[in-house]
Amino acid sequence: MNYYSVMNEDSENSARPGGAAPRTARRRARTRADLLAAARRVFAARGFHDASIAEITAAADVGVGTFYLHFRDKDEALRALVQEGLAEVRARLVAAVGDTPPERSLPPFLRSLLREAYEQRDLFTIALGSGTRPGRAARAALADYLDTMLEAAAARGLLEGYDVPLLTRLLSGVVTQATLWWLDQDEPSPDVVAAQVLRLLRDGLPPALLTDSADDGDKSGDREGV
Amino acid sequence: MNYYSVMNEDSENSARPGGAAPRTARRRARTRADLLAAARRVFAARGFHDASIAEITAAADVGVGTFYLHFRDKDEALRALVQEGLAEVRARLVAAVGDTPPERSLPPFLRSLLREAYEQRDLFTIALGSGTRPGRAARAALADYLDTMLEAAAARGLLEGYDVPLLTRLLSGVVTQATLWWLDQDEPSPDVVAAQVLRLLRDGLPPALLTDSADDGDKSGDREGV
Amino acid sequence: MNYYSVMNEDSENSARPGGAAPRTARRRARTRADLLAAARRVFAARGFHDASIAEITAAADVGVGTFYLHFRDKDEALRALVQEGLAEVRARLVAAVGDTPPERSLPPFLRSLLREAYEQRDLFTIALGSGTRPGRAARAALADYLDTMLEAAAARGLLEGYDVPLLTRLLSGVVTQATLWWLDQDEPSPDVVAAQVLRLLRDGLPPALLTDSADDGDKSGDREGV
Amino acid sequence: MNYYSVMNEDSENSARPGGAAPRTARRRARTRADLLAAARRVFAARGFHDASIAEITAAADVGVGTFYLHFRDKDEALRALVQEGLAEVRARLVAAVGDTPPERSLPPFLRSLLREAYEQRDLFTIALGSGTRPGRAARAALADYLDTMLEAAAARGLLEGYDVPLLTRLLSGVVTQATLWWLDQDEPSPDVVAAQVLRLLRDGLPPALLTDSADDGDKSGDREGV
DNA sequence: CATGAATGAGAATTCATTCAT
DNA sequence: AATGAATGAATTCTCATTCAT
Repeated sequence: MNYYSVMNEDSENSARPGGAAPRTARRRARTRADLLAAARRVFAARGFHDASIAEITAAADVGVGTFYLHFRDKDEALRALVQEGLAEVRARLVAAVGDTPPERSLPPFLRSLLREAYEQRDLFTIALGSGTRPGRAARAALADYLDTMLEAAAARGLLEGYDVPLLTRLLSGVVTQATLWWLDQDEPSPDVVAAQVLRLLRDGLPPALLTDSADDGDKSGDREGV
Repeated sequence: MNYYSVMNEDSENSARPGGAAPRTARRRARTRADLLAAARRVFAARGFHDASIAEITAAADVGVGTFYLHFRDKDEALRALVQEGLAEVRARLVAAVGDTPPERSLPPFLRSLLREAYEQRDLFTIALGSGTRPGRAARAALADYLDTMLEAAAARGLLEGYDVPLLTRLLSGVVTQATLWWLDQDEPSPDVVAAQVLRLLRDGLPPALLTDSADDGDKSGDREGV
Repeated sequence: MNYYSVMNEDSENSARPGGAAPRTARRRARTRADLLAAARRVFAARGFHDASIAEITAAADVGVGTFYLHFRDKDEALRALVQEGLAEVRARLVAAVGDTPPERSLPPFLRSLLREAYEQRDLFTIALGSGTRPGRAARAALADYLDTMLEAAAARGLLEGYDVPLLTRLLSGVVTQATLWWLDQDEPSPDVVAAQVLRLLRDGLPPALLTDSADDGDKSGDREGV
Repeated sequence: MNYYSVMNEDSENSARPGGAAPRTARRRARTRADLLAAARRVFAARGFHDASIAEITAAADVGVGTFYLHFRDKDEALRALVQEGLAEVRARLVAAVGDTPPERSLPPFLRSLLREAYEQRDLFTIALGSGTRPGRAARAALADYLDTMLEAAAARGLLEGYDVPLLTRLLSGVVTQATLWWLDQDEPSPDVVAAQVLRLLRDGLPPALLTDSADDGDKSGDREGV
C-alpha cells in the first residue's frame, strides 16, 4: 500500500465541509503540475524506462516523497501525463473539426493532428514511441477517433470493400509514423507532411508501382489500360 | 571489462591451424542459439525492459554466467536477436521478390513481408514494438529497403510530386502497424491484410472522404469533377 | 550514474535560505561517520580488497543502500577515510611542531608522527600498507611534509651533497616501516622507536659496518683514520 | 579440491619407472615458465588484486584450465613468482657479497640489492608494493638477511645501544622505499641511490637538523658542543 | 597435458518506496 | 503538504573453478 492511496481516496473528498482552504488545494495542484511537466521533460529526454523517480522530482525541484503524494508510481504518472496531455489535444482537435460532417472531416482532422504532433513532439514521442500500456491506449484512442469518422462514412456507403477496423489501423500507422518522423528531423513542416499524407490517401501510388500479376483477377483487369 | 570481451576476441582467430576442434565450436553455437531462442520467448512474453537475464538463462536452461559468455549485456542480446532474425527474413524476402524489376516489386514484397510478419509475430513485436535502439534500427532497415524500390521508381519518373523519403516513412508506418495488428488478433490472414494494404495504396480512399475546402488551389481543382 | 551523484549535488546548496533543518543534516553526518568508523574497522581487519560493502554496512548497522547515499563506491570510502583521518593527524602534528623553525622541527615531528601512528595503527595500516591509490597519496603527503622541512634546511646550506627528494623518500621509508612494525608487535613504545630512529639519523651506523673498499675516492679518504 | 592437487602429488613422482619421456616434463616446465612470466607482466601492469586468471592465461597464450594444472590458485602463483624470482636474486646477491665478512658486507650488499631492484622493477613492485602475504614474506626475507649481518656485527660488539631487530626493520624500510622510488621515475641510477643510502647510513643527517631540546638528558648533553 | 565452454556463488549497484520530522 | 535519509529486494555482472573432450 502506498502513501498515495492514503492521501487520495477514491471518494470525492474535495467537498470541504466549511468550504475553506482553497489555498492548500491550489498549492497542491501546482506541485502536481510541476511534477507532470518535469516528467514530460525527463521521459522525453531519457525514455520512460530509463527515467527514475529521483530524476523527475529533482527536475521538478521537489522532494522524492512528494511524488508519492500525487502518483501511485511511475506508471501512474505516465498515464496521467499522456491522458491529460492528449485530452487537451483532443479538445483542440474537436474544436478544429467543428461541425464538419464526419465524412468530410478527415482532411482538417489530419492537418490539425499533425500540427499538434509537431507542437508537442515530446508528448507524442512519449505516448507513441515506447511500448508502454498508456502508449498503446493512446494509439487506441487515435484509432477510435478515426474509427468514428470512417464508420460514419461506411454508414453512408462510401467504403464498400474496405475492412474498416483494419483501415483504421493502417491510417493510424501512417499518422504515427509521420509523428515519429520529427523525432529525428525538424523538417518538413506539419502542413507539408499533411499535404503528402492527404495526397497519398487521395491518389494512392502511381498504378505502375502496383501492377501485380499475382493479383486477384478482376482488379488487375480493371487496371490493365494503365 | 566484460568476460565477454576476454572470451570473444575481435581478431579472426577462427582460422584453426590444425583444422581441429569444430566440435567445441558447434557446442558453443548451439548454446548461443538456445539463448537467443530463449530471449525471443522471454522478450515477447514480458517485454524487453521487464525481462531479466536470469529469466532468459532459466528459459534456455543454462547458467547465468553463460549469458555473458555470449553477449555483453541485455542490449547486445536484443541487437543480435533482431539483427540475425531480420537477416533471415531479409534473405527470404529477397528470394521472394526474385528478379522482379524494382518498380514492380512492391506488391510481392509487401505480401511476403506481411507473411513473414505473421509467421514471426514475436520477433516483429520485439523489433518494432518497443522503443529500443535495435527497434529503431529495424524500422530504418525496412525503410531503407522501401527506399531502394521507390528511388528506382522515382528515377523512372514514376513519382513526380512525391517526397520519396517521407513516402518511405509513411509506407513503413502502414506496414509496421499492420504487423502490430497481430499483437492482439490472429485474424485476418496476412494475405487479406496485404490485399487491403495494396488496395489502399492503389486506389487511395474514396474521393468523397477527402474533399477538402482548405486544400491548395490547383490540386482541388483537378478533382472538382468528382 | 550513481544514486550518490543524484543525492550529493556539487553545488554549494548548504546555504539554507530559511536557516532550517540542521537536524536532518546532523543525522546524515552521524550516519556517514558511523559508516567511516565501520569501514576503518573492516578494512583493518580484512584488508581493503577482501572487505565487502555488505560487511561495512552490517558493521555500521545500516542498510546496504545507505552506503551509496554517502560514497560513490568502496574506493571513495577509502579515500574519504584516509583523507579525513590523516587531516586530523596533520592538524595535531602541526600543533605539536608549533612554531619550531623548520630546521629544528624534525625531532618533534618524528616523535609526534610515531605517536600518532601508534595510536591509530589501524588507519596507518590501511593508508600505508595496501597498494591502493589513497595509500600512495598518503605516502606522498608524508613525503611532502618532510620535503618542506628538508628544503628549508637545504636553503640554509645544511644539506650540501644530499639529494633532497631522494632523502625525503628514504626518510619516509624509515617512518613507514616503523609504522608497519606495529602491525605485528605492540612493543616497543613509540617513544623508544622515535629515539632509535633519531639516533640512527643522527649518528648513522658504526663506521666499521660501512668501511667500503669500492666507495668513491675522497669520501673514503675522509674516513681513513677510523 | 583442485585439479592441481590431483596432478601435483606431494610425493616425488618425478621418478619415472622406465626413466622415459623427459619431453613431456620439459614441455610442462616450459608452460609453467610461460605462465609465471605472464603473471609477472599482468600483476605489474594491473596490480595483483585486479588481475584475473583469464588475463594471465591469455597473456601466456594457454587455455584457462592450464593455469590450474600448475597452480592451486592466484595466491599460489604469486607465491611461486615471488619466491622463485627472489631466490634468483638471493643467489646473485650471495655471489656478489662473496666471502666478505658479515660486518663489512653491508655496502656491497646494498649496492647489489639496489641494482637487482632496478633491473627487476616489476618483480620488486609486485613483491613489496602490495599488501599481500607473499609481499610480507618477501619483506621478512629481506629483513632476515639484514638481520644475519647485523647480528654478526652485534656479536662483535659493534652495535652497542642499537635495537637490532628494529634497526633491521628501519633499514629494510629504507631499501623498500628506495626500490619503490623507481615505480615512478627511472632516475637516478641504482649506483647513485646506493651512494646516497650509504652516505645517510654512515654520516647520518647534519647535527643541526637533529638538535633536540626535548631529547633525553645525557644524549643531548653529549652533543652540546655541536 | 592442454583446452575453453559452462557454471553459479558472491559482489556491486540501483531505485522504488517508506516514514519520521 | 512536503521532505529526503534510509531501506533492502532485485538485478546485473564477475570470475575462480570444473570437466568433458
